[in-house]
Amino acid sequence: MTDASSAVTEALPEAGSKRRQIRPKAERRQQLIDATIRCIAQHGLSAVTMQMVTREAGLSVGIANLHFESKDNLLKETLRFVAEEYHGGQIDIMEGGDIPDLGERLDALLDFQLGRGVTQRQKMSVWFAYYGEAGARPVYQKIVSTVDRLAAQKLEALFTDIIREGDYRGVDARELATGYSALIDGLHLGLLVTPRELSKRRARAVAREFLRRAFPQHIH
Amino acid sequence: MTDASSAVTEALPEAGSKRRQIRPKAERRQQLIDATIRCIAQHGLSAVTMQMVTREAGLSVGIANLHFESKDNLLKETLRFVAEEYHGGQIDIMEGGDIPDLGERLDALLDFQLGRGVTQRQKMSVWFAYYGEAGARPVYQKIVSTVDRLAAQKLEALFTDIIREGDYRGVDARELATGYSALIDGLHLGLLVTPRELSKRRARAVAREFLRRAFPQHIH
DNA sequence: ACCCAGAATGAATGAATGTTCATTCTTGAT
DNA sequence: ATCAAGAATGAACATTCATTCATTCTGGGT
Repeated sequence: MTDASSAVTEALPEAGSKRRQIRPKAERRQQLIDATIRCIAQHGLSAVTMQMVTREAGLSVGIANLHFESKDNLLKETLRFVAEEYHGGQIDIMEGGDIPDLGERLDALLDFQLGRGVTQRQKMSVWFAYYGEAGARPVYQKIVSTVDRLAAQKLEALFTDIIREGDYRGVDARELATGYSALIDGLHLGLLVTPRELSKRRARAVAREFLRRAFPQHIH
Repeated sequence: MTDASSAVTEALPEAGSKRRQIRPKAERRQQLIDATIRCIAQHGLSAVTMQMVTREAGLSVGIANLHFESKDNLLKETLRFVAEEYHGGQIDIMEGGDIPDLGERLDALLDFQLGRGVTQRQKMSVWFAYYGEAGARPVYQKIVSTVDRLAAQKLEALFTDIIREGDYRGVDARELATGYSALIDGLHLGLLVTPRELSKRRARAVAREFLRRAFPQHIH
């Protein structure tokens, strides 16, 4: 999934280059997915049209059906991309050979979950737009479930290690992991829907407090 | 289209009443809002059409624009109804002259938030369908914010009372209220999107554990 | 220099949807 | 019994959107 290409920065959004460009399939797909994300964030999932997406991508309408077979499929693949990006980032941190100290690893996780990258309105909007439809669309449920389950397992494993290391009593790793995940989701929701009431700073403080209450020796 | 409308008028408890009924405006409005809720839950917000809603309500297409001026307005009023129903229920419990004991009041609140009434897929689906669009629609943000703020204040007040009664140290009522609200939202999300991974029973256990950690004397 | 596989285009198409409004029907008052 | 107010209907209309496909164009291979 890691296409480290796209080093070509020749095409500026500036006008002038009306010339038709031919690029590999993978690159066009990513270009369209990125445009879809921006459109969902700005107009809402239910208002997104193919014309809107392709125009945002600077391409013609026909190309969407060339690389994705349908609008439904484009939306599905966009969800898959966002889900894998988010959960993949989490999992990388939790497996974290980079960070041997468990407390610091927790901190890094929190930074990722409530830091710049994720809490940008764009990504949050997309995330919850799909959640909103998930109740009626089993396909979305399945995509999210798949990546979600793996992340939940990693989180539980990390909590188990921390509990062992700190010799914490009366704490169930699994239950705590469920609670922490739900808390993070809820904070994202708050940041999205009532940004006036909940600042990013306060969201982090709340999550941090949750962890400190459970693992006082590891979070200070 | 379906031309079999002559004999069978299903869907309504009153069988065989093909006869046109005239009812007061308020009643028709509620009827349409209820139908909208069912449609959103079953098909997703982005798939809801006026024909779908009016058919679900057992009425004609024209009536929606008679009582609500547009589809947009119907959806807006539906959100307002669901939001007020949910937050209103919470607030009633939290103000709770009915329940003098603060611990029991907490229990009642948790029962309401994760009990039958709210966690039914129907209501949850509607709730998050709007959340998903809220990022792009300030109108939705405003409706939710308004009721949300009041509920948050009541929750903070309840927590403040509990903290005073239990003489708990190092606990900030406001921060804890934010955390608890976010946790409940996140659990709702989990119940909706990954029902396989999160049972209703476990969701309640997780929320209860959160409260117990904060107010050990009040929750047992 | 030439060629052609296939990438890219966008006008055309048909289906679906929100909204309108002329007409029909119900009900309560007279 | 009669009537008017206004609730209810649904065919018609205009618009929008996803999808198609005949055509154009590009760039790497020869």
